[in-house]
Amino acid sequence: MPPLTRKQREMLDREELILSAAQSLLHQHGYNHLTMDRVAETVEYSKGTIYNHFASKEDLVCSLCCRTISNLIDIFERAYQYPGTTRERYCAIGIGYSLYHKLHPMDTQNIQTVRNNAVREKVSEYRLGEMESLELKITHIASSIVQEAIDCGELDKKHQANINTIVFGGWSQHYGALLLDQSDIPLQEMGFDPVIDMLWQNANIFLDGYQWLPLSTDTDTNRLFEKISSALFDNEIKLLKQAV
Amino acid sequence: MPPLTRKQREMLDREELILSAAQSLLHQHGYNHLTMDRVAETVEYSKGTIYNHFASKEDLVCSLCCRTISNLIDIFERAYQYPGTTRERYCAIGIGYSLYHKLHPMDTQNIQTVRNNAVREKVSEYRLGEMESLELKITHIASSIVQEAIDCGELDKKHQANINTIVFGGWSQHYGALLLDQSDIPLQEMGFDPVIDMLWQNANIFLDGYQWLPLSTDTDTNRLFEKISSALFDNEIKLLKQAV
DNA sequence: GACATTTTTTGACGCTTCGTCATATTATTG
DNA sequence: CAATAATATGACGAAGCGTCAAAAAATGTC
Repeated sequence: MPPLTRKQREMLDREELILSAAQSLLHQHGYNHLTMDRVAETVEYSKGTIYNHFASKEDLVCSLCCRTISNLIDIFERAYQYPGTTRERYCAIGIGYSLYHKLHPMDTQNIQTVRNNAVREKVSEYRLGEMESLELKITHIASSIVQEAIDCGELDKKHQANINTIVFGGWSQHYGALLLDQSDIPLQEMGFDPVIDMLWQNANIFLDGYQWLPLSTDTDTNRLFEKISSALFDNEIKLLKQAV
Repeated sequence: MPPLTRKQREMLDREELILSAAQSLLHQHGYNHLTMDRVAETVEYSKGTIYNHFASKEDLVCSLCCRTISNLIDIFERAYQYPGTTRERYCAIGIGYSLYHKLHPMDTQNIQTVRNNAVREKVSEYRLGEMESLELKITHIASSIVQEAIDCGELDKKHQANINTIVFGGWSQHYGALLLDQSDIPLQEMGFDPVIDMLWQNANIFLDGYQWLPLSTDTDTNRLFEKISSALFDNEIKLLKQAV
């Protein structure tokens, strides 16, 4: 790993500056109101310079998504390290995901936006590759825990061939729920409880269905949620409370 | 219900024409390549006339989504009528949703696109109301089956207060899975099975978790899938086979 | 059928935003 | 300090949205 030249460092710093500005604009005003001119104005560089860093508006937003996935990887890795049963560690991933979503609701939506083919075709090859490798990495953390659960007998051996199906189950469940949460559907008016609560319950029921021990019927799940979130995500919780 | 005047009929016919053209363009070239000029050219009316029907491009796409949800309501109602256990009927909803998605993969993505706030703010009030009432109607079909399951004892009474949570569980699970299926993530390369298969398994496991009888461990789920889909969605299956 | 009035259609136009590229500016080298 | 290379700039072309004054068509009246 050669040390970076001053040039390269400046380049990286500016890239960070642009990304921060874009993220801030995105959070404040949404995707449609994020314009390259506004980004340029905010960071006090010309548009051409922005385009030296990012191939298109979509490429810039995709880069923000990579950041988001990196943040989630960080969270997933913390969950992986949680000193508890495999099931608790797997649950910790979901809790982390939910809390991150509460802190940065726009990020979830952006990821889905970028996964839209129409957007994707304007993203640079390089960035798509980066995104793909991050996605691979993050699913790998989840599947590792499932594997360990099988190895230690907390999950039946017969599911060895289903590991990825189980991972996909948690993924789709959370992804769908958090996207619905972020959309403008008036869930509350329609009689639905807070999404995070429903999601937590359903995630537990789902793991019960796979007979992943210990079952939620033998657990105080409310207490478990508290325990995990305060152990791993104290910082996020604090930020959340500030925001309210 | 007064009979429609010739004018009104012409108006409705043209609206249908525009919607068909827009849907076709959308399916062929995606959201970004759908332009109002192109729609106007295709239907051989001027752009101004299109704008007499739809307040904006987003409003037009939202109208397409309402059509999609109407189609799904149709499918859900067929599932509701299925002569089987409550669990089979609830599963039938999921199967219908999956098959519809296979036939019209773009529709799933469009619904999510329209749920994006940035898009929503350009949709007419009227259309948003239409969408909301359709969404209410479709969730209602699902929750009716859950209620019947409790009433007939196939689902424990203790879940009476959780009906909407159970509905939300199925909804989010399917919504997330189908969106991931439609996105360009190379799931297969990443070692994931076909999404429809994983989804079917996970949906069953989820209901097992709620102890909704009869459990999938007492059922040949592959056969059940076949049975339901050929009984209710023969037409869709036929169309699917043609497409391949 | 001729004229007046209302309704509908049209497409040129203004505006916004993306992304480019010739030119200007700054940095580096001999 | 001049020559050259690297970088930054913002005016500009292209594309698309949505509008609106004017044109065309439909309807009503005598």
